[in-house]
Amino acid sequence: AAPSISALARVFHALSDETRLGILARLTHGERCVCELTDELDAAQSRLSFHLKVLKEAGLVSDRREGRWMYYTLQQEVLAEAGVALGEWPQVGKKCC
Amino acid sequence: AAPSISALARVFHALSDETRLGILARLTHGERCVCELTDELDAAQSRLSFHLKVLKEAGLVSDRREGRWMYYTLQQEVLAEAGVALGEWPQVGKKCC
DNA sequence: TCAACATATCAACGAAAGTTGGTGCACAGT
DNA sequence: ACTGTGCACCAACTTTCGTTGATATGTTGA
Repeated sequence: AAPSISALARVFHALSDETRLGILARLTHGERCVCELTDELDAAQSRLSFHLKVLKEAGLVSDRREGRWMYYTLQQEVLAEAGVALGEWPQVGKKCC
Repeated sequence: AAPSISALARVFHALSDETRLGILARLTHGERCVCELTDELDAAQSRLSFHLKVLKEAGLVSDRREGRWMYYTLQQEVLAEAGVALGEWPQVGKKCC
């Protein structure tokens, strides 16, 4: 299903911050817990927690609890879907107005 | 040339607003002047001027003066480039960290 | 049960983004 | 020249975003 305009806006907003793009780049190597990300990105825990929430609400990552750790995983399909929407933008535009 | 992380963040920020997505959708039908967009989107002129500036600075539109009108044109390649970056995100991630 | 740890969440703040109404500039038609 | 129009830009304001430090929740291991 093609994403709605407002869903697209939410995804792009999630992608509009360098910290979040950094997180998504790390997640291409596979699942990461928050503590690994704080190390790799040298960022405060509450700060990452905030950004991970934004990414999660946009559907770009999913999380999984394992013991005391929360593991975050990239949702590639959502990322790809947004990419396709850009590639097919002329059709998107014609459809919606 | 593949866009940098910060250039991507800037493009995605430009794409993160529904008003701007609306503008870009209209521009798929071809060049538009500001006054046509104010009609079609029912938005104040200064508001559109603001958003068009954001889009222009991100490289997503170009403008052209003709008499008293400013015509804005969609820059599809920039849009498509951002889309490709999302499709190839795994590579982007591996490259940058 | 207690201490240590991983994480989420909250409150407070500053910074950035978006909106609105107004002003000014450039061009067109008279 | 004068007037009207299309637009950019500015100032003031409101809203949203991102950061930080503190506190709360849940989990593990002693």
